[in-house]
Parts: sequence; structure tokens; C-alpha cells
Amino acid sequence: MAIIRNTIAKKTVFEIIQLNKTAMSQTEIFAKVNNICDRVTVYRILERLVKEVKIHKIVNINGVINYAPCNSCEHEQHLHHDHLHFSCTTCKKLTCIADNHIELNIPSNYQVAEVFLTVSGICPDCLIIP
Amino acid sequence: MAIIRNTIAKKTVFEIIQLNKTAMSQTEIFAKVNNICDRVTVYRILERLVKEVKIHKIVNINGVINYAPCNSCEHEQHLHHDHLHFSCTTCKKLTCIADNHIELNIPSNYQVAEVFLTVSGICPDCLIIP
DNA sequence: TATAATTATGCAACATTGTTGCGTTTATAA
DNA sequence: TTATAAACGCAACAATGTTGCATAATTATA
Repeated sequence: MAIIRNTIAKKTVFEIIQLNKTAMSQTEIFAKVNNICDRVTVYRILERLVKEVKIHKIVNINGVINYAPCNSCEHEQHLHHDHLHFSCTTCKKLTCIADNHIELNIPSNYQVAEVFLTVSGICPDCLIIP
Repeated sequence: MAIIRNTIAKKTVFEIIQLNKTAMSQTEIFAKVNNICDRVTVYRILERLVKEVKIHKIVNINGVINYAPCNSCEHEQHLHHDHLHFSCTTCKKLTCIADNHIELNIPSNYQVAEVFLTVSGICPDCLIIP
């Protein structure tokens, strides 16, 4: 069986993701680890954190994969999400917005794993600037 | 003002997208144009078709941008989508599934542009294989 | 019809994001 | 303290998408 190690790099990456109020891309995370490790290591840590269900992946509307902590979505399987992701077209930031319930109507021959509800537009921070 | 030209390459790309039952990536589309034009041209044609609201972009769960015709979602602004995108984790295909209504609960200081509801899982074609 | 304007294209080069292989280092169990 | 498996660094690669610039093709108009 696989033994999970809690290395400094892994702890750091997890903390960075947890402290940030928006979801982060690998690039943003790597910029914050301050060369504590290689960029490949960041990718591998993210992979492990996803597998351990400590963080989850969300794809930005431009195709960049972002990571957010799994605090806001404790439900198993992510089947009944109660939050949505707002993807700002201006600053490219991904924000979680709670209290959104989705009812699905999918043919039974599809096996559903995860539900992603992403809304694009302009976030409050970017709307302020005229 | 910009004059839109309906070139052979553009017509071909649009036809390919319209005839396919699942959304397609640039790579898939380029593979089908049979070297009628350069791959960069395909990117630029897709850009134009999106701007003309003839096709729309959907991001796959793995981050690859896919294109689908705008037949199934005639509503202006895509604000009230009635369909969802099923992203198969096995074959990576994106399929549109109709009759799904979403009610949003987003703070008013967010300016909503488009709504993307994507469900990941295994599609019927991939479930058949044991 | 000839010519000017501008839209569309090809090619090369680059940028970004993500992945893989392999040898080395390091954390953990015994 | 040592064996072992997990984690890492580095280099190289792969896929996807973008940009600049010269050229070709189409449309407007004189």
C-alpha cells in the first residue's frame, strides 16, 4: 500500500491553495512556492492532493486547470454540488460561489461522476474599474 | 466595418462542426479538413465563427477547448441555457444534452455572460465495453 | 476593367501548460 | 540504523494555442 508523505513542499502548496480566496493555476501556485521545489514537483503534488480529495480541479473557461480546496464541497462524489465557479473573463480568476443547487436531467445510460457549473463574466473587482 | 468573407476553408470547418454529433477540438477539426488549409487558419476560422455566434466554445474537463454549433442554444447571451455538456472521461468526447434548466443564485455585483454546465463521467458508448 | 483597400492565408517561430523517464534524495517503518 | 518506497530534480518532450509578417485572394470603387 502507498504511504503518504507530508513533505514541506506538499504542505506549502496545500497552504497556498487554502489561503487563497480564488482557485489557482499551477503557474500561480508555483510563483508562490518561492523555488522551494521544481515546477514538475508542483504538478505531482497537485495530482496527489487531488487523489487524496484535499483539493479539486476546476477548468477555467480558457482551458487552464485551477485548483481549489475541498472545504466548500464536502459531499461525497461531488454529485450534489451546492456551489458554482465564476470565471472572470477580465482577470481570469476563478471564484467559488455557494448556495447554488442544480437539478440534472441526464439519460440513465450516462454514468455521472462530477458536476461542474461554471459561469463566465466580469467579477466585482474588475467591474469597479471604468 | 469588417466585411465577412465566406471562404472555402471557413465553409468546410463550419460544415464539419455541424455534421458531427459531439463537440470537436481544433485538433479533430484540423484532421478532417484534409490539408485544405494551415492549422493556424483553422484556429483563426474558429475564432471568427465564435465571434459571428455560429459556433460556441466549451471547455472539456481536461482543459481542451471544443467547438459546437449554436443550433441547440438559440437564446441570446446564452444566459438561459437549456442544455448541458457531458464530458466523457474515457473517450474525451463532449456531448450536448438538452432539457436541463439551471437556476442561478449569483450576487448581483457579478456580471454574468455565459453559463456552462458540464458533467463528467462515462458516456453510453464507453459503458458498453466491459 | 483596373486599381486600391482589406480580409484571409501560410509559414515560421514562439509561448504556455502539462507529461514522462530516470537517476538521486529523503522520509518512514522496522 | 538501515531498508524501502515515496518524493524529487532535471532534462527532454508533447500538445495546444498565439503572434508577426509577407503574400494571396476577394471586394469595393473609380
